Amino acid sequence: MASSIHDLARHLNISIGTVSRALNGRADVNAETRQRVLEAARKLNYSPNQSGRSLRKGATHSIAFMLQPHPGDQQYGEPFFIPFLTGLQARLAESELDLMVVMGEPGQYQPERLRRVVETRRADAVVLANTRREDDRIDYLSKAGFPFATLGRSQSGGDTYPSLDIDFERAGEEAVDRLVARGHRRIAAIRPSLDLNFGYLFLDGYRKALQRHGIEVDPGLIADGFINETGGYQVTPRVMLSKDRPTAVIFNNDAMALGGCKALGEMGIRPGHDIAVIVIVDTPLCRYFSPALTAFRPSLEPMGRRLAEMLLASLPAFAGPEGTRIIREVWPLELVARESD
Amino acid sequence: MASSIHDLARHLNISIGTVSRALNGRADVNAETRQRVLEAARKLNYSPNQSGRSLRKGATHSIAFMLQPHPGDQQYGEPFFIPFLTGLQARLAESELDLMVVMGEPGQYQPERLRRVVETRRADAVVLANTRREDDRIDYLSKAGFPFATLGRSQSGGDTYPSLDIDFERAGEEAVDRLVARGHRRIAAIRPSLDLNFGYLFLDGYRKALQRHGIEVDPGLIADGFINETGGYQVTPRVMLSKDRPTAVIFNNDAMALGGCKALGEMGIRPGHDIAVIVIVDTPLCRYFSPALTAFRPSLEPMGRRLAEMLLASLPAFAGPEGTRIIREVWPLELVARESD
DNA sequence: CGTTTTTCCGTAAACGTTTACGAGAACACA
DNA sequence: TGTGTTCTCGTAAACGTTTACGGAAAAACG
Repeated sequence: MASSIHDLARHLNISIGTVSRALNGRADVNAETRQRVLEAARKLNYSPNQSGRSLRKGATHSIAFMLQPHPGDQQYGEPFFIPFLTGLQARLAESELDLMVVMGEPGQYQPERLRRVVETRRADAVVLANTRREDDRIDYLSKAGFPFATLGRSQSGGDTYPSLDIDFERAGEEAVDRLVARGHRRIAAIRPSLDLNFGYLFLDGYRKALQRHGIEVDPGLIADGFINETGGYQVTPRVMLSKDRPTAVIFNNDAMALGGCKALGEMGIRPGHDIAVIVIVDTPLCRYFSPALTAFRPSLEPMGRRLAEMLLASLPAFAGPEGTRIIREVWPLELVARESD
Repeated sequence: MASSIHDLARHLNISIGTVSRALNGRADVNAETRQRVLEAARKLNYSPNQSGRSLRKGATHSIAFMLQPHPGDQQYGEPFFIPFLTGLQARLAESELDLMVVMGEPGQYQPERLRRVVETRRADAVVLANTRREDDRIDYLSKAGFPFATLGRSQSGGDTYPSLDIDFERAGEEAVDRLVARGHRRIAAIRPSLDLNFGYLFLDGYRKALQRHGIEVDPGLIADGFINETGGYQVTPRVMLSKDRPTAVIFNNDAMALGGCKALGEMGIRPGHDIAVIVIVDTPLCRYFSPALTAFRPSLEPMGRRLAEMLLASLPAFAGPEGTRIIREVWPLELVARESD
């Protein structure tokens, strides 16, 4: 069925070497010959055998995406990733690259699965998600000299790899600004307790904005919890028992926000009425919650495309002019004002 | 870095043929030799080069998962798929297979991307999701003789491929049974208008149960809408304007349920108080909605594993004894009773 | 017209496997 | 001892590419 380079050569009465050169756009082939080759390729609908090419070139022509769900994130993974993957895959496909996905076990954090990809050279590069502040996987990949890019910043590995992140710090600031502008001065912050970098970034922004407004940071209004609904549910009451109760709360995670709002409801505190609520990363959950939650929304599909591009630019085989190499980028979030604040 | 079969051969002073045979567990190799080979392989941490193997065997050792989002499902894809993919990938990995994901453009339904996978033999088989009642992709793959399996049933292609589906019919029945047992007799049904098979299956069950209870099926209580929140929002009021207003409503999709509940709220009809609501496929949205929605929950990760197994059993290279070939399976849903009914 | 350069193409090796084939050694049997 | 069988292994070809090398023909140059 599938025609090979030999079929083309036989059909045109030329050698396979010439066919290959013509197809690959090399200079040392006559213009007319190239034309004939391309035409024949189209007619016999030739497409190169990936295995043959990979074997010869020592590259697999595929990029691995590794998703290691956070511990506690059991049933439905974060909806975050489907649109991100869509963008990522679309851009990779444009460069004839396949996207391979590797799922980790939720929770455990040993990079065994990653090792398999690297040691057996199953992919040419890796895209990591759910990056931690100190991330074993990044250390491992750096040491192994294996190309990779990350969704989310980390403190590991230095500035040596492309990374794309959301501007959590700015979002934290903006959330505070917005609440202060509406008269709030007692503003709580709920974030995940894991070593997730965005939790730190968010808190930096939160603190910075408070200080800018001359509001003292009250440690009693900051709480860390498990990064799921249960975590939000458990930890939110803690900040509400502060003697001078907060009039607003910023959640650093949508799942925690839902659990938190549930807890608030049970305390007789109605989100959107008795307390203002803002969520840092928007999901459909926020939009259809009642009250609809004001939230900061990322543009996931473009982010996927962009990270693919950054990764490609860092690979010698795909790199354009040297100057175009992009190391890190931080994208703003868009505020979607709804009913909860 | 990576050691090849030649390294092993050189290290052991035997031929590469013998090494390969030993590694592949063929009979014509001395037991002691095999032992030495395996040991050396471990010591030099050898792992076979996929490209070489693929080239020789004419198989890619990877399975493609194609996800074509429904039209209108833009921002966040269905959270459904992450846990499903986790199970799928885990099972495939056990058979040394890679999982490749191919995203379609949401909406348009031309199987071009699928064609690419098939014609360039980028994968050994395909797993389809979001199956339609009449599905071009299934027809295409059947005709092309390309192995595949589907998540969800279809009427296309006959009984020739493995498929795994959720028992929407039974869920429809059970939802009605539950509502009737609670005294409801005017029960509305909202389902997607697309040619999605589960919409038909659900309605079959709904009708069957009503008839079993001696309740006449009122076409005015059945409505089709776009498969997203907007669709639910637009279409739900229609059944509420029926002269004998329903006291319960079953949504065939979580997104539509959210939009529908929003519409109900705006009409002054409070879900869980003034009207009972049941959702057929549970998502986190249902759990944290207020009121929490009673819903039927699938076990996604096991389903992923299972479908992988069924697909493998249908592939000659992996098939066990002939009898174990599984064609279709339908899994029950588990009712999660919450506050909305 | 002779020499050098350029253009274009064929040859063949290499990437890492798997496997058909055959051959030597050991063994069984008469 | 001669013959046939069984074990075990080496040899070499093949899968479909890419590419270094060299050579023939054409073009350029003196």
